[in-house]
Amino acid sequence: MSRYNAAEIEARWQEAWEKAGIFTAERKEGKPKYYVLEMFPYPSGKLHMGHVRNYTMGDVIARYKLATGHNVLHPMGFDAFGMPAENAAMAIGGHPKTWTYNNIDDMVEQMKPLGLSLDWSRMFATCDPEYYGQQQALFLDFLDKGLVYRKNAVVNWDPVDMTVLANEQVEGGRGWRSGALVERKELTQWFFKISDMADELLGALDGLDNWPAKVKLMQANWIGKSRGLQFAFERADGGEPITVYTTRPDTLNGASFVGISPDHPIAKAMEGDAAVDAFLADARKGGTTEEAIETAEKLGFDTGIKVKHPLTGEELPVWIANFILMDYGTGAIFGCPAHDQRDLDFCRKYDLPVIDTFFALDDDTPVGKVAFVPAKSEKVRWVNHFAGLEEATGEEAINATIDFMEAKGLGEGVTKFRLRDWGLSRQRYWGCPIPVVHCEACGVVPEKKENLPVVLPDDVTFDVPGNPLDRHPTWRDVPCPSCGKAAKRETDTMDTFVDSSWYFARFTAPRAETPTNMEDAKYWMNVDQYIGGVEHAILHLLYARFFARAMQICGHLPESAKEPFDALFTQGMVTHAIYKTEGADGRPVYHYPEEVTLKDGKALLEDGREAEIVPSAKMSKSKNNVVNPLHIIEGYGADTARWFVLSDSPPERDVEWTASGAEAAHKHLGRVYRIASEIDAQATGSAADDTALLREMHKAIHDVTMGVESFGFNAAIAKLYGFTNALGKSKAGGAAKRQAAMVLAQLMSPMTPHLSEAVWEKLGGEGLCTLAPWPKADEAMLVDDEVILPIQINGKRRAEISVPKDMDKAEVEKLALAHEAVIKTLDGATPKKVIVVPGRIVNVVA
RNA sequence: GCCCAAGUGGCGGAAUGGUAGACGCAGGGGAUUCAAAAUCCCCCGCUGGUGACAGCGUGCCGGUUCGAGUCCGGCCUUGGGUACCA
Repeated sequence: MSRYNAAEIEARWQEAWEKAGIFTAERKEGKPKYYVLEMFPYPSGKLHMGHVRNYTMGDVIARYKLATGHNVLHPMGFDAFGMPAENAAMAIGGHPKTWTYNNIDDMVEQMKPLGLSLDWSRMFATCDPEYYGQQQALFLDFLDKGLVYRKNAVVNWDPVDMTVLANEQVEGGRGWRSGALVERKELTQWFFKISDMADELLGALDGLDNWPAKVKLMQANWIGKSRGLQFAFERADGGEPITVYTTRPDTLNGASFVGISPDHPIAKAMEGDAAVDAFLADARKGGTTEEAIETAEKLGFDTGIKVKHPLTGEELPVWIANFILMDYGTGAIFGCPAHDQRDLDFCRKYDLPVIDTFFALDDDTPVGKVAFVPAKSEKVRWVNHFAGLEEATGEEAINATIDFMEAKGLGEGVTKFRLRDWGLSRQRYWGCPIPVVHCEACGVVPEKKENLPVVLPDDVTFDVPGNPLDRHPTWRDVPCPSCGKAAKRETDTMDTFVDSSWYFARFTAPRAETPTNMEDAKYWMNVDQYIGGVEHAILHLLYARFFARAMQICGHLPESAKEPFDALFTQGMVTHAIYKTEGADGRPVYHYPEEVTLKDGKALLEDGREAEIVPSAKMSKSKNNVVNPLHIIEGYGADTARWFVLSDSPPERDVEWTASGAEAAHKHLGRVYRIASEIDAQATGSAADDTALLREMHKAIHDVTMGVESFGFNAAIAKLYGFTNALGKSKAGGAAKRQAAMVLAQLMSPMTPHLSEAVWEKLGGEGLCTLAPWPKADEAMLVDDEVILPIQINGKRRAEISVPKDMDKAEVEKLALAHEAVIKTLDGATPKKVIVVPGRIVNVVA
């Protein structure tokens, strides 16, 4: 008997697959196509367990679809632009390009041993000029269709390094290198007009039946459609009225001030006054993230301007407030402190009045420190309401007020979206150059398509902060494509989200001379199954949905590909325990898993000290809890790694990597190999044993198929453990055992393809197990003749009876009531009710 | 702050509103062996009881239901996102 030798088996079958070319995708009519895609990786250089889990899940689907007769497209590439390459260049020298391409080579080296069914011939990186040149062509097409424009927007500005900072580079309101307090600064930047499609992007979510509900909900909330009232406050001094937008016009009686954004034209007009300038400088401190703005201390400045309440004529003060965003609504609001916590905090701080406009039905306590904000569906009691409301829900009140104000000609009902246009300009080198030229005479001039790609220059340095393209005269200075006079290239590059917003379309024709090839796009699109981390639930997926629409408008995708991902699955992270002790200086010391011995739930170091175990932490280099997939593959083989990342946790949840779990997975695979090896084809067994084994086999086919189709990989694997146990113990004859073992190999094949090929070959299977048609379950073999029904009395389980599976309700009820335990509990009384759920349960209500 | 999830034995987790704890890990007991490795078999939520059994038990509080881990309302904790990390 030979032992399971993963290294030998895996090398051999990977070579066999490659020789047969079975994963190279070509258009084939007459076979249903299936496009499975995992979110492509950033080439950090190190493959981690999260990647292994992501690609293994995709591979299970791809291999299952292959076995069920589909023409499968399963490509891989790299999302290769971005900050880490520039950071590496700054930290260790070298060039982002060298760093990136070396990392790509390393990662491909690390991925190949996993035995993924990938079509490597389609691979590309987004930093290939062949890719980003086509992206520049898309940009020019979008520009032509009015889908891109320029406007001012704020960025994080480091006043010491004189550079723009990414949100990630702002730590606690300070620049990560200089430590200077970050300011918000306006720059002219390029924007995609995604807000034009807000309503469509929202509405189309309804059709995405195979997307997780939570992702659709997050996107819907992000787009944030709201109906409100837009109206103007007349100024007491006769100046330009202040237009505000509110989603709660019903609380207009409770207005105690009007607030404007620090970027509002009125605020800007007041610049020059020392007190105003001091306040605005204060209000512009800190980063640009919504979190920073929302959690910052609320600051206000009384402009001295008064406005008239549109209904009462009462005067209200106008304040500049740092929490009001110019991007949303009109950049001006009225504050209603009684029913908005933020407004209340503001009014308490600056001693502005608080006016209750409604109370709960059974409580008329005035608002103190906590604003009264009931759900919009809850009925409340109104105080002297201007539209005549007495008792009504918030929703009813909003609609009634909008109608009232419209009838009076005081304002209009308006629909607004939270979604802002997508700013794509980045003041960085390692990205796709924006293909336009700034000419003094002609203004902004698009580069000619025949001059694409606008290639990044190689001769750049990162010894000073800022964008090296800005200080590269020979690259920057070019003649104007329109008039030919001296002009300057745009030195901003594109957001890396642009790169990842259309790569799925490029995979359908990765070497085409245009962004896509319509015939290939028509054949392969849509992505039938997209798989990636839930951290991309909003931005990446929304941008990709926008891009598919924009590409369709420009003729690069068919109408049918406007929603590019038919089904989406969001998977969890791979985590690992952290082993922590305290160093002499009191700071934590993190220990690598291989330095720790686990015994009785305790983590012991080599010197005998005990380390604290922090379970399920995200794998992170700084915490020393990273498990390198290569070590696992070298030690146990790729199939063990694949089996383990799928086995323990549901795919959408985080999985904790444990050494014992990997060991167990490996043992199990060895067991399967041994059981298959020991089958004696000549052995005979009883007909009953044969049938029993084949019943188990059909149940396994059914359950595993269901598991794979519904992303219940962990459940499918549990069934495979059960089926393996049944096969190991079975006294069935050799023929039945051989049949069962071959089906086992096939069912395991999506997860452990190498082992399956080895078992398949050993048992004399024809051709490759990978290509063998997926087995079908025989319905007749799935149901047992007898079922065991639990009997509950008042909801508590008291007994059970065994009955034929199709016995009718009355018969079952009679049997249940005749049961000893039931008679004893009822003690002569008649049951109030007996509920029989066929095949499930009997509940007797005493 | 706001939006979205998750929370079940010592651990990872299973369970179309219908027997809570499948399957695996760890632990305990046994078989095999000169011994070990490997392998195989049995036990394994908590409390009480020799035992049959009884009571309790799915983050916390409340509700709907014949019946709730599952549905509804309110909290707590952890994780993801928060528009320039990818």
